[in-house]
Amino acid sequence: MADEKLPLRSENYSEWYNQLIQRAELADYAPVRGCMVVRPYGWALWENIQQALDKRFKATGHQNAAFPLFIPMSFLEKEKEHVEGFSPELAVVTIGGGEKLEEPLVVRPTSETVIGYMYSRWIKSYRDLPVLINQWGNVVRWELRTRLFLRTLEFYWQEGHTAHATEQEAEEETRRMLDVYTDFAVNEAAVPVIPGMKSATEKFAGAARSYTIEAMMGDTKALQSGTSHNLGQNFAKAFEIQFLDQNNVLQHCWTTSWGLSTRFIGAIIMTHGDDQGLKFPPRLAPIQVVIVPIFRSEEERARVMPVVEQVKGMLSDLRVKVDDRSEVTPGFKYNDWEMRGVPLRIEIGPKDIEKGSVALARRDIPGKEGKQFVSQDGLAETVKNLLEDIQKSMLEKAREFRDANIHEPRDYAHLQEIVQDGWAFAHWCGSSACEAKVKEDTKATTRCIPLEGGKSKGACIVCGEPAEYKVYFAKSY
RNA sequence: CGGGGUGUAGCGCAGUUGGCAGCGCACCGCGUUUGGGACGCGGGGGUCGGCGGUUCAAGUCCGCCCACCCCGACCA
Repeated sequence: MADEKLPLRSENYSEWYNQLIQRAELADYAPVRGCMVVRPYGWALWENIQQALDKRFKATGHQNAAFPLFIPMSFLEKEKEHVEGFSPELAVVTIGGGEKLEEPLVVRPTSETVIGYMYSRWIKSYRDLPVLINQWGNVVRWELRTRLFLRTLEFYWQEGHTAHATEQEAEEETRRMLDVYTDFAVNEAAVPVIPGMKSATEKFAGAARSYTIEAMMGDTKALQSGTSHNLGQNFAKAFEIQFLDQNNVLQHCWTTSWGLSTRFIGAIIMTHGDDQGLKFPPRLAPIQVVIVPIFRSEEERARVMPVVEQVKGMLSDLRVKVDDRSEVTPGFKYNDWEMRGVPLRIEIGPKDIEKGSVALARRDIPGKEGKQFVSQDGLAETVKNLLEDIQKSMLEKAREFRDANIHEPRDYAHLQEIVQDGWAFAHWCGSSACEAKVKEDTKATTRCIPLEGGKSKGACIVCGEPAEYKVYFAKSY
């Protein structure tokens, strides 16, 4: 790399973000504007995210399937709000095999419509319900302004699509999957999120209700990190997804959809990263432990390497990398792997061979305080405990940061001040006019009505009219 | 799509009044190094974003186009 140091987060947060992603080899810019290449290290992180989520989807009764990339244009047009929401950002194929197509094909921006069409063919009876399907795939949304991971023209995600016999079941499913996302974010990614409901203006185009998990990034901006929608009967009516109930009455289904994308990688980067670089939570880190062997001569090398291999063997149930590059110094490797976010580093040198020790350095505690010498005996246990401790500390640290940057405004002027660098938690009457005013005055939007602590009577912070609940206002990505 | 900026080696940049296309890092080879970002010597690498114009001569001057980045209006 040309420059050794990253830009400081405090000086230029977005430059820090962009450079870090490229230097750590998570992703690179593709030859097409707004598209990214996810590189092996970034994809390995995504695979770990996929595994953690997929396990939870299966445990809640879902199955995976795959639906087509192309959707007939007419499908999108069947749900009014849906097409209005998505038409400005559609990529449309008009030529195939050199011939102009009879009907243009949309590259899926999301799959409610094709899946709805298929469900209408598959569902006949209440006995067919519920249908619980998830798909891992890619979608395209023609965004004007793009950022690696946060907003790219094409992104990777999972989208769950379910159909139910009753409104209540659909709502339960929507909330269950929001809980799954919350559990994943908090316990796997160490990203403390606030689950809540989106306002009418912020909800998904075509949904009856949208839920979200909102996370605070290192610059205090909010990031919608996952969403779960109760689609009511909107898509069921548009695509005639109908079933005969126990009383032989034809009814429309109640459907849901929920998604989490590669954007979440952006959430991990910006929740945990520091001026030194990435900081990955141990549970999701592509490399959990890096071993740096240290030797000066061939003779020392011959003594050190067998122990390195032995230690690696002791940690065989972890994702361990031995950095045996001979062309760079240990000091370079320390900085390199810290930049790449590896949670724990083990150094093994001649002194350790003599003492039967190794040096351990925690990524989450910089410098000497994070470094300790421990015995090789029981190392597997020591490392396992340490990784768990790192996981826990990272969540704690992120939570403290978030809570320290959420404030309850005294009045509207105070709210305007708060959202310049933090989140405001305040009563809101529910009118979109008040939301719009805040947005116009401050660029901050309502993020969500939290499921916990949201219900509260008071006066709207904007207009003073009676309010039934409190919401978070913040600038967002 | 509006405002601003940048395009010269993989990356970061310099290039004077128009006159043989350079520097640092990275890369390759050899040697010395290695517990917090090593060093020496020797190498390889370029349609100067594209097209057109002015000129004996264009990286440099003029015109048009394109791409990317940043800031705004929209979004997982």
